[in-house]
Amino acid sequence: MSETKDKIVALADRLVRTKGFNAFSYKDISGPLEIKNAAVHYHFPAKADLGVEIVDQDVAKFIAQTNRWKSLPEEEQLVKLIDVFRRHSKEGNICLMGSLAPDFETLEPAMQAKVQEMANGILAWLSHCLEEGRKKKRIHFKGAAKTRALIIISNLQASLLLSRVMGPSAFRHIAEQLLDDLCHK
Amino acid sequence: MSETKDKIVALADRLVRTKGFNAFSYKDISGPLEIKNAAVHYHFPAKADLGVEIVDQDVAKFIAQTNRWKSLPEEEQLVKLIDVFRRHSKEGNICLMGSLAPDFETLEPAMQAKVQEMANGILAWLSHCLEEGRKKKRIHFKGAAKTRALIIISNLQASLLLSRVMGPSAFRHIAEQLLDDLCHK
DNA sequence: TTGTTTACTTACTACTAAGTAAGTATATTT
DNA sequence: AAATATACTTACTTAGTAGTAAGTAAACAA
Repeated sequence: MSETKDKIVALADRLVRTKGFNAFSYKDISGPLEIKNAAVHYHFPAKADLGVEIVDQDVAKFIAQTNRWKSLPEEEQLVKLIDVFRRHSKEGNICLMGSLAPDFETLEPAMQAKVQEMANGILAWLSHCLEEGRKKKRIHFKGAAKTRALIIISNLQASLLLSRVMGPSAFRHIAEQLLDDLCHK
Repeated sequence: MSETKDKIVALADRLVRTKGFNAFSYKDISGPLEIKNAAVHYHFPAKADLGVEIVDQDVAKFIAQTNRWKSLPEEEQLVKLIDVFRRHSKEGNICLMGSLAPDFETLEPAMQAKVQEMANGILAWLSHCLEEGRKKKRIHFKGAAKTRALIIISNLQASLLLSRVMGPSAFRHIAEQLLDDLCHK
């Protein structure tokens, strides 16, 4: 991928997380990168093409990260996951899911499919992590692993949203209590 | 308030929840209501005025509802709160907070303040409900009531978002497990 | 050397957005 | 009956938006 194309995706990723997919325009990209509007269209003919690329790169990054954690004990993998969200919180970013889900119905089918793919991927990984952790008595929770995974993901996602409105302490409190609930039965 | 003004706010409320505040336009209102664009501007000169009214009405509705629940046992008040979200889930709506939080930084200061007011109001009510419920040994949880309230709100909010992407079962599973966690220790 | 591809720019189109100024019909007040 | 307020419409401006057609400079390939 060319240097410019990389820069476009990186900036667009940040714009999606800070302003929302429908709220940023190609001008928000061409301006700071000091290229013309048409140059963005050269790399990504339609905005949905850019959106798909953003989600694809995010999914790829998630898979790469979780693969690196594979040999860690499950509760530490959980801490790593929360750390990813903590970093976003510090940068004032919300997560991609939290940004794209509200606008879901306004997205093109190709993007909708990508977002669903991302959601199912994260859910599958976390379910498996929780299940294994419970087997080894390292993680403790009631109910189905998939439901618990859903709850944790929704907590992390919404905590970034709430931090926007209520300040960064919202994320800290939620993250701390979440780990306490799961690890110190 | 005039009939038209009421209709505008009701439709705009639905549009915020389905498309997002920045993604709907005055045309989405004037079209279905069969009035002109300028008629909407007559009632709400700027879009932020309409946004403030939507949040105000939602806050008023929340206060009215919680007041009606006052004499109920705390765990039943909790069920009522979850039922409000369940109704939204069934109508394909997300909650106002879930819709406005991602766009928070693009909102006018007056609207930002209203959204913060709403968030703090809901948090205060739920904290108090949990605290009282714990005192009476009707609700069981670890940690500070305010943190637990934050977790529950973030769960309900995000469960509506996730339901968009993953289907309505996401909400059902989360709501069920949430109540089980709190009420059947 | 000529042709082709890459990575753009210039200069536009078509459309949509929020917002406004001025006019009008109807109801209400004085 | 005259003045005023209410609830609009007509017709418009300004400022974006995504997207495109055609041209260009530089690198690369045959």
